Amino acid sequence: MEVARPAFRPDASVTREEMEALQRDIAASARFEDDFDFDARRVGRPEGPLVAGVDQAFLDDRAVSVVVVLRGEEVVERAHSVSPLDFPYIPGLLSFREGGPVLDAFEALSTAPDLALFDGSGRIHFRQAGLATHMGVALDLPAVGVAKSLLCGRPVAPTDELAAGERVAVEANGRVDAPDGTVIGHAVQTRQFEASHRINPVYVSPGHRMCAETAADVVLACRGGYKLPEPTRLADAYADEVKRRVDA
DNA sequence: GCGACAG
DNA sequence: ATCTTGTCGC
Repeated sequence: MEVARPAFRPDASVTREEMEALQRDIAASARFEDDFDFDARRVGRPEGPLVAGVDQAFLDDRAVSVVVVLRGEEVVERAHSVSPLDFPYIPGLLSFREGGPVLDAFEALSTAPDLALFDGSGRIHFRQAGLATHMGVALDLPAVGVAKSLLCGRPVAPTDELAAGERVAVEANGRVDAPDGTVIGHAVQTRQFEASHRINPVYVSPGHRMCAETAADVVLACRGGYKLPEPTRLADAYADEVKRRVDA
């Protein structure tokens, strides 16, 4: 598929101030409300929408970015890109390191997914423009961020002791460029009890064309028995596979 | 100055 | 993210 808004393709050669300014523009272009044609209640079902999972693996100074497209449990297509990394990991600027390779992988995809799940944050971000937001807006695709740890914001209640399927809202705090109390995502318990020890929740936030509640619903609908929802879990495994293939 | 910090 | 075997516990 193609990049709908090339002007938003991450450019790692600009100054940090320009990167942050672009993120504010992206956040202003992002829609954190449901805006799609498919039936969200059918995500994960055999005849449901096409869901893409995105993840990266790293090899020396190169990034391996992959996209795995699923319809229910079935893998419809997989695509990847391998590219040199020119920018370091800086909390808050992740999309300027991984965004280019991600878009390259999407451009190698012949299928047009209905929505995509990214490994990282969406609206749970200092300027409400995490990787999922940046990619969602650039591709003009409904996007969801699925992070394994919390970048910013504050859960409104304790997030330990959640039962599988439960969620706790994450609100904006002083570190987020949004009014305090704005719900920017949720801590979502996709699975609980890995042989008697607790499993941490994943932090789900809308990236584009979706509200926080629906984003959490979608992640729960994509559960496959592991902590990570199937799209990103399979993307993670595929990225490792491609990485080892490229390494040799 | 101090603390916080996706992958 | 990545470097990495065996090992503790259910």
